Amino acid sequence: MLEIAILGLLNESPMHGYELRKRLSTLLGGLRAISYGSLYPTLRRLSEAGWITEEEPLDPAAAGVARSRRGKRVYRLTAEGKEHLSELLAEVGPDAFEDEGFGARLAFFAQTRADIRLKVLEGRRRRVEEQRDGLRSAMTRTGERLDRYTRQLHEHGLESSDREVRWLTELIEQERTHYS
Amino acid sequence: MLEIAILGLLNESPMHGYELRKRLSTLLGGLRAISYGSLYPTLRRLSEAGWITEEEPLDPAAAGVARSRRGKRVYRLTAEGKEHLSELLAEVGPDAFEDEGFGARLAFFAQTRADIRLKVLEGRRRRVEEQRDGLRSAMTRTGERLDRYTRQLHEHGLESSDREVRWLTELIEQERTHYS
DNA sequence: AATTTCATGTAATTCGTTACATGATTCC
DNA sequence: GGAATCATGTAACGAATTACATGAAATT
Repeated sequence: MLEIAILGLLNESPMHGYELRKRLSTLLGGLRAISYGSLYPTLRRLSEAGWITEEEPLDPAAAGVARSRRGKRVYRLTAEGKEHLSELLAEVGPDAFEDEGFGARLAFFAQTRADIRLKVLEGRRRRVEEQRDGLRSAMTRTGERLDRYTRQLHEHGLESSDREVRWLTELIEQERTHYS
Repeated sequence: MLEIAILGLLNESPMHGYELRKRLSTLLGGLRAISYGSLYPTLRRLSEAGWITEEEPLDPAAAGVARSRRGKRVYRLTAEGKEHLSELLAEVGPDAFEDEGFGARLAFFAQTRADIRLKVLEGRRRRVEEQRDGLRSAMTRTGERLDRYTRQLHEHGLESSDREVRWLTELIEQERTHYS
């Protein structure tokens, strides 16, 4: 997930890690920033895989003294990285329909093929429908025995999934009329 | 989180692991069951901590032959476990306001002190409000530059958090009028 | 008797966090 | 020149998953 998000952002423009992190936090929910302990090792890994390049911070020019390796490192997506990203975006496995995976996919929908977009939206809808139905049957099954709070929680969950299904249906229709 | 959920369920009635897992999946969302690779080690840990007891499956009675240790194991909450659970439910740290933590707290609200319930609800509301405001300012800040899909995602997120805030406000009011 | 479902468990791995530590730059 | 913020990194750990493996009970 981090991988797809990093590559997706770097596809829009080159950036250094710190900035990447800020963009990452506002990408979806807004809250919960990614930690450095996970960001930098991932950047290193992507770099070793050849999907991004990291620009070494320059030594202070003519000065002969060896300098610290620290400093801003600008990361860029390579051609292989671009290709890898489009493969990742096209992978419509089960995790593409989970909250996080779906959010990440949707955030880069503009860079995703139209047929894949449709598959992602439909898969997500199926998933949310299942959740809604599970909740609904849990409520009718257990019926009266549910305590006040659990019932409230279930009702709110039910309404939320209902709304999301309607939202997705709208998006799917728009996709179909505009890009089919 | 798993710990609080297991103890909470066992506080309602003794159960074996397999059943616990089924109850766990319907507890919140409905979907995404917990895996055995996480369930059984956790049960072992809780047992070693003295919070639950695991009933050894009986050897086939009089038969002298040593039997496999396999078979249904019924888990029960101990007195220490009950106490530990109420401490856990009373811990109103940051993770009590996240999606998962809040869901787990709410699921066992009936077993939670009224003043703690209020704190949890208010903390959750604050959290969701922050998220909503972050989303809102991200939308006005970036304004037109957002692509169609990101905007849709943000709008839906905004409406969802708005609804949740209203829901929480209602719950808080009910708490205040009924239990203050 | 065979198959499915119930039931328990372990080992390796994944994906992330927290806590720690350092250095560079900007602002007052 | 001191403080805050920007910027990068490592080590230890945590909480879960997947894949594997076994066995008991119920169903057909």
